[in-house]
Amino acid sequence: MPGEKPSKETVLAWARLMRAGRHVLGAVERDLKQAGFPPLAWYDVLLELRRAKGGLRPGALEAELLIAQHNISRLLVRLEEAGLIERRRHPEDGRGQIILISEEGRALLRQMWPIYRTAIETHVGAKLKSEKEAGELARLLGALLE
Amino acid sequence: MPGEKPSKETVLAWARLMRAGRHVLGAVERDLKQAGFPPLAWYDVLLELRRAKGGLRPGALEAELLIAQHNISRLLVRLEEAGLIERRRHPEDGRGQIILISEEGRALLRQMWPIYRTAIETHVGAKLKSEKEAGELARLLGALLE
DNA sequence: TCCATATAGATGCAGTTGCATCTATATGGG
DNA sequence: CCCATATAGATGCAACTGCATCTATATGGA
Repeated sequence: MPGEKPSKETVLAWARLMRAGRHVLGAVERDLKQAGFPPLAWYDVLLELRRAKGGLRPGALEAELLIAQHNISRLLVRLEEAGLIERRRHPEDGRGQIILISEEGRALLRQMWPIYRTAIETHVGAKLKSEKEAGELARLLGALLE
Repeated sequence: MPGEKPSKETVLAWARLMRAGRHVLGAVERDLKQAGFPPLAWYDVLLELRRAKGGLRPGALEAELLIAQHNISRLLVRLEEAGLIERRRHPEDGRGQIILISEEGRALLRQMWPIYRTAIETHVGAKLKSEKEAGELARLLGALLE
C-alpha cells in the first residue's frame, strides 16, 4: 500500500543499518587488505563453494550472496584467473556450469580465517555487551530478510 | 589483541548484517529508481546539507556519511552539475569550501521523501513486529558504531 | 517436429569507486 | 619571515559495477 509512513524507530533502524553496515564492512575490509588478502567477496564465494559439496551453479551463488548475475559472472572470471576455482560443464543442462573450489581456494580460506575472525570479533563482538545481544541482533536482522 | 575468536552469535550477527544491509538497500534503491529518482547517496548528501543551516564542508560530509574523500569530491561534482547544490569559497580557510543545498535540491528532497519513506516502511518497518523491536534493532546497530 | 518463449550465463559500454598522487593553502617552529 | 610539515580537496588511472543486450540451450505447446 503506497504512502505508508514508518515510525521514528523504523527510520532510525534503517539509518543505522546503513551506517553500521558501511562502518563495519569498511573496518573488516581494511583489516583483510592490510594483511594482504583479497576482498571479502572472494571469501564469500569460496566459503559457499566449500560448504556445498559438489560445487554450485553461478545462479545459486547469485541467490545466496545477493550479487547481481553479471557481477557473479565476472567475479568468477577473476577467481578462476587466480586459480581459486574450477569450472565444469553441467552434466544435464548445456547452458549451465558447475563451479568448484580448488585446493588453492581452500588454502586461501584457511589463511584468511584467522584474520577475518579477529576482525569480526573486534568490530562486531567486542561492541556488543553479551552473546545474548549478538543473538538478538542476529534475530532482528534475520527478520529483515523475511 | 590478535587471535580473538568471535562467538557463533557474533559471526551470525555479522553475516546477517551484511546480508540484510545488501538486501534492504537493494530493495530501497530499486523503489527509488523505479520512481525515476537518483541514488540514495544523493539524498543522503542533500539531507545533511539541509539539516546543517549554513552549509557544510566536504570533509564534514565525508565524516558524517562514511564516504571516502575522493568519492565525496566527485559526488559533489555530479550534484553541482545537476543544480542541486552550490559551492562557496570558505571565508577563513582558503583551501576549503562550503557546500549549500539549492532550492532545486530542497525540492528533490521533498519529492523523494514520500517514495523513500514508503520504501523504508515496506522493507524495514513491516518486517519487524513492533516499534519496540525497531528501537531495539536501532540500539544494537548503534552499539556497532561505538 | 517446429516454433515461441524462457532461462543460464557472457559481454560492450558507461558510470562509479578505490588508490595513489598532486596542488594549494595553512600552521607551527626556528 | 622562512621553511617543513599538515590538511583540504582534486585528479589520472585501473578496477569494479550497473545496465542493456546477446548467445546458447531448454522447455512446452501446436
